Amino acid sequence: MNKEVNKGAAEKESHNFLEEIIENDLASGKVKSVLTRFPPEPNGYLHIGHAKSICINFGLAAKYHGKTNLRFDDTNPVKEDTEYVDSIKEDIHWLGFDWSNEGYASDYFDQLYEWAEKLIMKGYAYVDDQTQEEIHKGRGTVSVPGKNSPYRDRSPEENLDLFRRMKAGEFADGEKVLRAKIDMASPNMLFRDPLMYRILHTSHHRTGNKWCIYPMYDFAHGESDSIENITHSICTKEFDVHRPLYDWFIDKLDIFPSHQYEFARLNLTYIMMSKRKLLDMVNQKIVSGWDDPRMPTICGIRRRGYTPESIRTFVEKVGVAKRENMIDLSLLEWCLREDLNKRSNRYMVVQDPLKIVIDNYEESSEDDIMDAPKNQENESAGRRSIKFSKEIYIERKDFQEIPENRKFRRLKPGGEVRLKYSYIIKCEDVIKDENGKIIELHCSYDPTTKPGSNPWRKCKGTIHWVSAKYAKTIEVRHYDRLFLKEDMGNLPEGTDYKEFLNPDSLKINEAYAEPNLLEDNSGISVQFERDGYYIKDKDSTPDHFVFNKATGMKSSF
RNA sequence: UGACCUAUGGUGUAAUGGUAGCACGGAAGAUUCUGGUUCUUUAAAUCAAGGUUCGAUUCCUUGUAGGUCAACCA
Repeated sequence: MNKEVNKGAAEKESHNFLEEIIENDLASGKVKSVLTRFPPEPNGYLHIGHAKSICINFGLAAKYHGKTNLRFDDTNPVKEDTEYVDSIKEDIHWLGFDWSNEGYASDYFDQLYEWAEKLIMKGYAYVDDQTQEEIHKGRGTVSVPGKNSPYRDRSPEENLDLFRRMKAGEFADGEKVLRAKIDMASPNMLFRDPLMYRILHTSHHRTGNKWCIYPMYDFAHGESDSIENITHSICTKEFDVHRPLYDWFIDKLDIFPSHQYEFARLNLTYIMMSKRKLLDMVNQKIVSGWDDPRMPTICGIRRRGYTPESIRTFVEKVGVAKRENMIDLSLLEWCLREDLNKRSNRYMVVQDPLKIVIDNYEESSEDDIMDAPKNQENESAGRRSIKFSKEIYIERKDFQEIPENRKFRRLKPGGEVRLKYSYIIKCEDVIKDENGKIIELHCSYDPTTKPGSNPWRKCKGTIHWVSAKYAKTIEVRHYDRLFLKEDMGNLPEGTDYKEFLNPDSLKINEAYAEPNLLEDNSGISVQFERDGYYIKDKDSTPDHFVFNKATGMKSSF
């Protein structure tokens, strides 16, 4: 009992800073329950970086028995589309989360508009007639204070009239904007009279042509949080300079005090996670689409064979903090293997075949049938039968005429090796063509070594194989890395990302598979024994099976 | 150069004033009908300098390094 207590003390739970904040808020009574939100803009597909945000927002709320809203930040109609709304919902569900309320910033346009008028009347907002360029120049720089707009001191009545006429469509795009009246000399650039509304005569994917003025992020986000009574608005660190403004609007409007907290976004070696660049890839047809298995999108890695469990584990392992990070891709791959090890069925596939003729094996219409588990670590996965025959294929690299070192334990001239789930064979002869290339091996087999026979004879090497007679041909697609050829993370601004793409990111080859593989309906990645994890691609047809490589084994040889 | 954020093994992340822990990656070994899995062992870290303190990864000051912000994007 004492030991139990000690054990419990030793395994003290480690908290990230967000958990600490929430626990304090709950303990102090600042909030009664937790309500978070995931606020994507429907202008692209979700990627692995968003997965972190999703797991944090939904996971944190769930941990403290709270709820999470899904809210689409759809305040810019020129970029947004319903196609993205649907894909985002699908991806969140696939990751294993569900929201308690589905909302849209556009649902709140009326309320937002009303609040804008309120700020105008209180003297906190004004209509500016300056051009985009004038506004930009007037803002100053990080070291030079900005200058007040000549329109800054219009009366609330005049501003209200102008703003109503903006709404009524009396002005063209860019002719006028509504700005918050704060401080053009503020050291925080966001406080130099930020824009609240701009004129956009563009149809919106949900509100259609009802509006021709649309709120900016800063005026929509905190207010939307407040409307929904979000208690913890958790976002990435780029927004930390926005927080004072987030608070300013809430304060001036005197509405529900949502609070924003920031964490560092996910960076992964070899992976590019800029939505804009990913969109370029799709538009320029450098990839087949958002779900191309090389893409770091949720749908891309799903098609690649990643499981939602592995991604959730990954986010958990990565942790939450505010410092910049660059996670090694090997951690993601470890999370995948960890999950797949337990649940993937195993099949033998030979990708670079070397033919073997078993000289002393009698060819007959009734070949030997070998019994094998689908997954040695999980008997409930069931079993499979594998037919043996006189001619088989093995992996070319599983034979070495002159072993490279003493540790080599696969096939060599005169040596023995066990065929997985089958007989021990001995290499008797090596046949080469006129160039010296090995074209086939002649072997003998030991009939007493059939699995199940007694006694069991051990053999230090075991290799996989397929029967030449029964094997099926499949297409195998290898993606060495998800995307970049170098450890670039997010590429610097202005670089041509195409130069950095891994030219070998996609290799296709034919392979021989045991027939059972084609009948596997587990729907999750399958292990090609000794090689890695693969999943059947949607491009497969009844007579042409395509497999994508999810990830390799821990080490290959 | 202004404001804000950050700094712990190779990479992440704990320790909030009291033994620097965990994971991935690395190395070594055991088990194994997958050179996988599993198990064991192991090397490796507090940005720097001051200060407060009996005691500092933790608090303060200064510096250094990195990140974010000057879109009618979010």
